Amino acid sequence: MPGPDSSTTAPVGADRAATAPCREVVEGGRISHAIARVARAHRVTAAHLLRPFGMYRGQDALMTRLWEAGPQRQSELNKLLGLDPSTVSRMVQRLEHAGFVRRRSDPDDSRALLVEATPTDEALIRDVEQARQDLERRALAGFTDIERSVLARVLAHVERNLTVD
Amino acid sequence: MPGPDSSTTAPVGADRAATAPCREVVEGGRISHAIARVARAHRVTAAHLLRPFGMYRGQDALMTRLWEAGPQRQSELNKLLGLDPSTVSRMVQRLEHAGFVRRRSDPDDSRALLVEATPTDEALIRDVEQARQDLERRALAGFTDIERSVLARVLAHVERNLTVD
DNA sequence: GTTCATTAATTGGCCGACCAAAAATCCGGG
DNA sequence: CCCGGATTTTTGGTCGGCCAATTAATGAAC
Repeated sequence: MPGPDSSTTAPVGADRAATAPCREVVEGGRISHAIARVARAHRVTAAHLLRPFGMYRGQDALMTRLWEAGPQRQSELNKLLGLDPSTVSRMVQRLEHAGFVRRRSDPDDSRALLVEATPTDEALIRDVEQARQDLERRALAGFTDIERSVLARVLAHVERNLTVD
Repeated sequence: MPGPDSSTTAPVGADRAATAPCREVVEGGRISHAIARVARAHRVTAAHLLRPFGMYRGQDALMTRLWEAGPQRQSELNKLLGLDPSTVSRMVQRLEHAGFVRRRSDPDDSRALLVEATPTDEALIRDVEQARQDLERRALAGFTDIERSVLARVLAHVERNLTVD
């Protein structure tokens, strides 16, 4: 429920309910702000859905990959997820500590590590997949199929615009 | 290396080929993934644009608000930015340490702190504003005005979907 | 005036994510 | 065989961000 902006020249008018996610004021960029807000909402919701399984936001994608495609190199994972190697390194460390994965040296290349999911209850796998689908469904509620594909296309476009290369 | 096609014309679904990393595999959710990727690209670009000014991603919005609306309570700022109080608290601490803001107790309520921008070179303010606009322009490159407003509306919709709370 | 719920801010803990630098290994050329 | 470049991963540092618990001050009800 966005509200009135109350943006004039009042240095302190703290009385007005500014529960509103700002307007042009804070936003040189409404789209920038919109992206940030959507990302945040998405993040929070994902965290909420994954918490019951003891997983953190982002770990679900990694685990899903391992469950579906078997042991992977970390380098494979960070390419796949588009993350920094150091990010994946620590993420995997945490997952290992939490008992979700195991690591062993790649026999073909002792620099590399193979990451594999530990034997996991099928129910957990299904539940996590369910959570991922829930998130998707919620994000897309109220959009027609056509709108959804347009949205996907538009987001990809924005991403391309912003990808420095 | 995964060929970012670079076609400026909207290529409708024809790109079954491996675009970037991942596919449905890693993706229970293509939109979830798209959101995450856009957010990341946006983050990286913002960081890149702000670095020359010694600012970090997110600080620009806060500073812009202070520059435009004068001293603010922290509580005002986190409502405005939609962030957790603790996040703003530490962000302001860093900004204070970096010399961008000053804090003083609110005379009307000694629990609260008033945050104000330190005297800032007009040039810096303009440069930061410029950076914000650059980011916006880049994100929206190739979209018509109508498409832009549609995008804003759609993102707001997705955000609402996800902020059920 | 005392009490209690509320609100403002902070701290500790943890995760995601980046960069930069470093260690270990692999690999191709001289 | 040896060396330098490339690859894989880790660690240290710093931010953004959340939650939970805490401290301090406000304010309203008793």
